[in-house]
Amino acid sequence: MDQRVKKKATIYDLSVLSGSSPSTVSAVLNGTWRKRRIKESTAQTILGLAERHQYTTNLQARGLRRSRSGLVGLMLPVHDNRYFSSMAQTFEGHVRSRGQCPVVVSASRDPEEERRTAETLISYSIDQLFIVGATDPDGVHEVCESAGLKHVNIDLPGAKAHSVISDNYEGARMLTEAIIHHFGNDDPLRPDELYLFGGRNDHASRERIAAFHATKKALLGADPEDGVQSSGYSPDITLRAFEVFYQRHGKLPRALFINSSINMEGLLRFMAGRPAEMFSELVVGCYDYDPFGSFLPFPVIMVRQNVEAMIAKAFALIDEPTTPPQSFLITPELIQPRSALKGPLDTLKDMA
Amino acid sequence: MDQRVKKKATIYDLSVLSGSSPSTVSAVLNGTWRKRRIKESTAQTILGLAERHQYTTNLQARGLRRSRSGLVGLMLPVHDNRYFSSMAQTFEGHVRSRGQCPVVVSASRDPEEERRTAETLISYSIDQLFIVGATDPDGVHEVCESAGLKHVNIDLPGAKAHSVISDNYEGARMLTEAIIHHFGNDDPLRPDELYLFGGRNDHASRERIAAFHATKKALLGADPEDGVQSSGYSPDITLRAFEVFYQRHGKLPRALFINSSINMEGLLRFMAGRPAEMFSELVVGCYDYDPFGSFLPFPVIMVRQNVEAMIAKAFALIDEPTTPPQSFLITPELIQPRSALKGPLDTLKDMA
DNA sequence: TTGAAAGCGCTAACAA
DNA sequence: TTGTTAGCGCTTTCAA
Repeated sequence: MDQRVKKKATIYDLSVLSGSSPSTVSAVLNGTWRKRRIKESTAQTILGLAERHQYTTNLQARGLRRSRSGLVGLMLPVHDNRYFSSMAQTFEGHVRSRGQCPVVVSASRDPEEERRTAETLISYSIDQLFIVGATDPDGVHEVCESAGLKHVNIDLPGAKAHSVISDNYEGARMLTEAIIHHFGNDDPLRPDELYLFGGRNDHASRERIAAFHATKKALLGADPEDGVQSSGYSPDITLRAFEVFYQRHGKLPRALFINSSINMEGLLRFMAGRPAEMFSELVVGCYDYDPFGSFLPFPVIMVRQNVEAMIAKAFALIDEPTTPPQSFLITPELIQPRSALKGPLDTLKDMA
Repeated sequence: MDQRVKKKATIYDLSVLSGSSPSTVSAVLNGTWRKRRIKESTAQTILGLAERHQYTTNLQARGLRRSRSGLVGLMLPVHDNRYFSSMAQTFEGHVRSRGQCPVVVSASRDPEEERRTAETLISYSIDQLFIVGATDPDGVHEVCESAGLKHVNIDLPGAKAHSVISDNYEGARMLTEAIIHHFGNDDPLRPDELYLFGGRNDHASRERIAAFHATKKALLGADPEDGVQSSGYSPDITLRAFEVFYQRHGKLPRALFINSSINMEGLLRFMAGRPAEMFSELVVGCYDYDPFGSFLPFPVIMVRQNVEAMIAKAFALIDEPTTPPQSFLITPELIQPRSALKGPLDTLKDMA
């Protein structure tokens, strides 16, 4: 009632009010009082007072003293992407259930920014760092290492810390195979009718491209050299790649392997303003899953990475004592066209 | 070289090494040294030492002392959604450019969780809080208010703090009109052929529903009572609404107003496993923009909320001195089917 | 131009 | 069963 914009209550205030010492108040308030053998009644008094005065722990002070903050970091390449944002969602659930506070930040796929971001988080004494899709995981590792911060790579592997990654080779193999099998025997796909767009020189792309080549060769008997159009992780660069291709060949390939949903957006940009019929015969495989992407006007086979399993494994790894760095593969799932799957949000309670 | 997992350097270490006092070191390191009239040479020495010993400020200590942390909070309903994750992306850019550290967390559209989350962030002495789409903005306000924390509502308005919201009425009016106009004069839409799915009893939904009714009446001359199927912000509840509708009428309406991309996912779930032809005549308006949603096999007119403008306005408001709470409307944009627009990520530098 | 000293709010020995 | 005390690393008067 009286507490307008008054200063927040501290353990000293409660100490005075309760007639106990600050350390007793502290123990009661942070839950260590049972093992400090503090009388039940003393505890209750203090708890009551805390309640009435709306006491909340100053977590910066606690953090300073304990030299850890209760914050757990997740560093993403970007927020604005279903794959990464579902990581964030899943991550949050895990952190919350451990009574800690999730902090999600992005670092724009820039090695410099990645290191700076890690450094900043370390300055806040975060307890653990989950590094997703880092351009330079080992650079970030150095920073964490020298601060004694536990960390783990997700999605893109590093050489110096544990990594949990999608089985990109197997995923791309399944996807390539599915694309090829999508064409019947009466009108089979020719090797020069299947192109891969997107990706750059990172581990994931290399694996996917390798599997793409191998599978093409195995199933179609050949694999023309120019079957891969690298275009980074950028819709516009991918768009340009499609434009160039189209200009050169006068048409799109019959079948596309698209490296990620980001590159897939490049295809959308290419489609915009062009007649829908131009794409009516197209078959697409996309390494990433997006429910809307699954219902485009042509068959889109997608690969869903197992975010829940990856995050769970990452938490398991970060908790265990340090062992030599290892990579753990999580098998992704092939998703047939026109599938609307549940996501992390479906586990939240629905309120109408 | 020598610094293995050694403890981090502090201003005291540098103080000893440089022969200056801790306060001098502090001033040099936090940039206030010019106005403290510290000799250039002293500063350089200290800066050099800091560099060599990889000094980084302990932000918890600074935060404790200054009683603010340099952290700026963004509280979202959920991460896993393009609208909200593009908010996060845009927000990050703003915060970074101010030299602060963004902290993005979600609160699951649960009033209790919203308040707890705000409280936690306050315990870390965050400097400002941006509250997006809160179920109970005024509840969160109480918490912020009594901690003297500057805050602003986004997307869903509160009565007690400034709010920046999408002009839901105007957006829904445009959308409803566009849906109706999409049907030519030779086969015009009848009032009982246009239904709204999704939404619940929040400000945004009420506005949208009001505009939907008014526009229907204005353009179609009538508006049957049962034209609105509330189904919250949940794909599965929306799915069930479609199933119920379908069972009762033996078909879908010719035209749909879908309240959000989340409800749109409910429509996708309804589509899954049903023949594509069933939807070939459908016309949909969706309040939210998603590039993949824009290319579904039937016309989808979308409304894109102006995230950049909303965030920018929110920052402007939170900085200015406190004035009586006010709501600011940001006009959204109607997006024609088959549009692939740029997002916040397009401004990041592309690397191939 | 610089230093001494107090203290932000909390925790954790150690004493009592 | 509880209190005293010494910091965690930094900022900020105030004094020199």
